Amino acid sequence: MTRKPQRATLADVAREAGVSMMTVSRVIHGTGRISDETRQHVREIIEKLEYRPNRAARTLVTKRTYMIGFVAPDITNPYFTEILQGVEEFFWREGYNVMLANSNENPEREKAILDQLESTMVDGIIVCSSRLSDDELIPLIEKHSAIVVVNRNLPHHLGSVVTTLHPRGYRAVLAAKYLYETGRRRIGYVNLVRSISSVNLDMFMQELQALHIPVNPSWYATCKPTWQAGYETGKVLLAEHPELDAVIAGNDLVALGVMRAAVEQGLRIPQDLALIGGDDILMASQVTPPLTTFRSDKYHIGTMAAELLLRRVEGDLTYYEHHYDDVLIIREST
Amino acid sequence: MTRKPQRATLADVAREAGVSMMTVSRVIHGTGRISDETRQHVREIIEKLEYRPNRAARTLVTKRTYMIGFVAPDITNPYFTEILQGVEEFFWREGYNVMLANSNENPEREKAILDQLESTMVDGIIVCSSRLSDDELIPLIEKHSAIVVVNRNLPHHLGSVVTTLHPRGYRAVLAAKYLYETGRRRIGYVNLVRSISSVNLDMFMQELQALHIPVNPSWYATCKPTWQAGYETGKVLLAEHPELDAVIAGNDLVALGVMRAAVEQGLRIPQDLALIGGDDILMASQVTPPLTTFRSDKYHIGTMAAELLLRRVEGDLTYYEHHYDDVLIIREST
DNA sequence: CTGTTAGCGCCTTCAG
DNA sequence: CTGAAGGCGCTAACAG
Repeated sequence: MTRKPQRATLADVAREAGVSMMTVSRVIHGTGRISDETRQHVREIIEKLEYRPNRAARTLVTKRTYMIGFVAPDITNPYFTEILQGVEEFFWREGYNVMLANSNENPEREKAILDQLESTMVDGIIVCSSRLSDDELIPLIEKHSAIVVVNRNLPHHLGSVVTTLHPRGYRAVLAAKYLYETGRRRIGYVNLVRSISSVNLDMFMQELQALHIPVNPSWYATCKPTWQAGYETGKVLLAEHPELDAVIAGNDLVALGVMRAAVEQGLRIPQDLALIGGDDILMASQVTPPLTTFRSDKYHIGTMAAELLLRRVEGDLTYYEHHYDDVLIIREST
Repeated sequence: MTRKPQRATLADVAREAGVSMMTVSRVIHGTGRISDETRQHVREIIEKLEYRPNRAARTLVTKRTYMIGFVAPDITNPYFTEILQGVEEFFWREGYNVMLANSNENPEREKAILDQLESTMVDGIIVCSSRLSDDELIPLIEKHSAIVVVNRNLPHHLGSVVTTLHPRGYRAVLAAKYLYETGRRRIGYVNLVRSISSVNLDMFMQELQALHIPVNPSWYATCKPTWQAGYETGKVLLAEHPELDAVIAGNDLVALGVMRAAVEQGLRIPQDLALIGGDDILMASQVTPPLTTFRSDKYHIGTMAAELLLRRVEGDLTYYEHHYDDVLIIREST
């Protein structure tokens, strides 16, 4: 039982076919001029020997791995999963594979990942919603030539970006405005820990004040972008501030956690408490009441990021940016 | 602007440190006896030159890629995502990376993936809920030495497996039994297209009959394991069979799709229609009414699969099987 | 249209 | 304790 069935090599095929290795290499890549009959013959031998090119050997000489790194903070969050689906699909068609690295919402882990993702193992990297500060992120990625970041800005020479069309804090302020217009006066906010979706609370308050929307620092909390964190944060926030008549959350998972906490405290939604999320995951539309949130085309964000990355991988180091729209989807939670 | 900053090689480090390449290689791997001062000196040079070993070169000689392939039918399904999280976490700790391949519920795509996942690019493969028949799957994987399949059986010499503790069809029959005991008499079933969770309907009916539970072939449908498919299938099934007072679905996403269809048709759950799902994704507990379903520890399924795979990767080709339990979680949809 | 030569960067083996 | 030689499997750059 030989379980490591010595794969045939180029040399084996060449010998068996009575041609040189180059000829075989050429028929495999479809490059150069080869007579139809040699090509045909070589193909048969390849088939017969079940020859498959050795990736490592090829990589060693071409310096291309045909592997892309995808780093995201939480692959169980449907938001990232949908982006990943777009990325994987795009690159699969282009003959690249996707390597996954999950930072688990842990900045140290994210650093370790970026540090270890040597340029000899991937041709390019997509970094989603990095939790790192510029000072931390930049040194880690400037070694890599092909980088695309999603939901974050970057000095132009370092890589391309895919971000929302709107300025930072847009969603939070728009949500607050909408809530105010529908009669809410004490609007809480559950911010996300460091990410593009995390909002500068000072700015947020300033903007609300400009709109004459009541503001109160103790109505605002921060948590990790998970359901559990939203639930726990919601419990505390709502218990300490029963006066709140609305809560905006940084993403849907958190909003849904808050919703659960609210229901457990006997609050009726939307009568007692209005709720707005942030990324329109499937679950948002299926809970009762359905969650008002912002929608963006996550799959498309993934394919856009992939497309921009491919350009860099292929040597076009121009800075590009793609922007997606966030549109408010009004459902029954408000 | 040199964006491909010629990485230092072993030879560079050796030259700079005034030692041989072997010495450098040894300090990197911590093998062989090296004097403390040479080791120290070499380390400094490595640091200074920011030397990182070239993966491809190493792979070429050691035949180890430190890359694992994970193939699943749908990475947007939380069920697979949680398994993947376990796999990724486990292998990250072991110094391996995980390459993702999404077959998109498409058997042809799955075949192509397995065929192209040459043994030269991954050290091992985890195949989740394959949609392929044995005749299709076996030839594709027997070339690979390290395989673990999840939710499926396999001839013992081909790889290890992680499956449920219970016989095929267990969940469906148990669900039906429970529904019958709680007074339901016309129980529909939405089966999943080919997978271990897909049930042999003849057997299913036989078992129900043995339990004196009413049976009717037209109460049973089959669909892809997605929310959308469940929704559409549910619409048709419920419209054509208004007599149904319960529906069991192959997984939660489908059950939730059926739930939506039922609600749209004005059915009250559970009064008019009881509903049971299959894998306890987060959404199941958050909808109204919460879904009765089966729970298994998905993250743990992932780490178990990873552990079994690692054994094979490291040369232990013994057949192992790990089993997980599915326990019925009764919530308010029944 | 096809072949030859020369490595890619590293590790294994065998000498010192 | 350290080094020199050879080769992993492939392709780029020239020759013919």
